[in-house]
Amino acid sequence: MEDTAVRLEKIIAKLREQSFRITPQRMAILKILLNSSDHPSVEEVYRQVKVDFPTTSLATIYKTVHLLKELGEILEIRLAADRNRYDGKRPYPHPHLICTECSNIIDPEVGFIEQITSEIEDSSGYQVLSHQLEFFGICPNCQKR
Amino acid sequence: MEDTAVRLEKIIAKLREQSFRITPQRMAILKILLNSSDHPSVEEVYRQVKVDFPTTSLATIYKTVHLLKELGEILEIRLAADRNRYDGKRPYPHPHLICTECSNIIDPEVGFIEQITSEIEDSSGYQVLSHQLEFFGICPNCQKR
DNA sequence: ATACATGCAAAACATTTGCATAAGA
DNA sequence: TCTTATGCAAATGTTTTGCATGTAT
Repeated sequence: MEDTAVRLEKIIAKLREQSFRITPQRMAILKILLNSSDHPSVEEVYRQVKVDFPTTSLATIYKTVHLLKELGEILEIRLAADRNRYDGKRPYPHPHLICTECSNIIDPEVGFIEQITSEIEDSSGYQVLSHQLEFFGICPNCQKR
Repeated sequence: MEDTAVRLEKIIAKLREQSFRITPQRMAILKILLNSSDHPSVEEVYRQVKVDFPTTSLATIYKTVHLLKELGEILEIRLAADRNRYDGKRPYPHPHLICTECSNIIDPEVGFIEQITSEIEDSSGYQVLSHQLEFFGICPNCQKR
C-alpha cells in the first residue's frame, strides 16, 4: 500500500492539472478520506471537517465527494439499508463485509472475483466493467452480546 | 423451479396463517412480482397494478413490497445509482448483471459464492448471513450502438 | 362487528441544484 | 482580475408515516 502523504500529493497535483482549485475544505476532506479505513459516510466526513472548519457546509462535502468519485480517487459503497459510505483507501471495486448490527465494515480478502468476472463475460456476452460485492453478517463483537 | 401458481397459493396460505388479509391489491401485486423476471421497480409494479385497479396508491405498493420482503418472498436489489428493483422469482441472494446503459438486469450463473462465503467466515470471524453481488457492464445490445 | 388495509397527503431522508458571495490562481 | 468554490436555502426524488375511511374476516 502506498503512503498516504504521497498519495495526497499526487491527488493534489491531479487537481491542479485539471485546474481544480486547492481549497482548505478540499484539503480537509481529502485528508479525512485518505486516512479513514472505516468507510465513513458523508455525514461523518462533515462532522470531522467541522472540527477544523466550522463554517463548512454539507453541500461542499457532497460536491467534493462527487468530484473525487469522478476522478476515481474514492469508491462509493451503497449499502442495502443505510446511507452511502466512502472508501478513500482502496478506490477500486473490492468486497466488503458489513455487520448488520453495528454497521461496521471491513475489507475481507477474497479470491475468485477475476474468475467469476470472465466466467460471466463468456456466458452472457456482457462487457463487465465493475462489480460490487457485499457480504452481510454479524461481527465477532456483536456475536458475543 | 417451482410453478408460479403453486407458489402463489403457498404465499397466500402463509399470509392467512399470519392473519394478513388477502386483498385484491395484494393479489395483483403478488401476481406481478411472481411473474416478472425483469426485476421491476416499485414504480413499474404500480404502473401494472393500476391497469386493473386504477385507484391503487403508491403507498400500498410500498407497504405490500415491504411485507413480502419481511416474509422473505421477494428480494430487494439496491442499485448503485438508481431506484430499487425487486425480484419475486428468486427471493434469495444471487448475483445480478446490470447494464449501465439501458439498466437491463439479468441473472448470470455463478459458482464460487459458497466457497467465498466460508473463506470469509474463517478469516474474519463474522457470521455471514447474506450477500449482494452486482456486476456492472454493457449488454450485447448496447455494445452494438 | 372489528381489526386490519387502503388511499391520500404530509413528512422524512439523503442528495442535488441555483445563486449570490467569497476566495484561489 | 477572473473564474471557480463555497455556503445557504430551496428543490428533488424516493420511501415512509399518520390518519380517516373502506373492507376482509
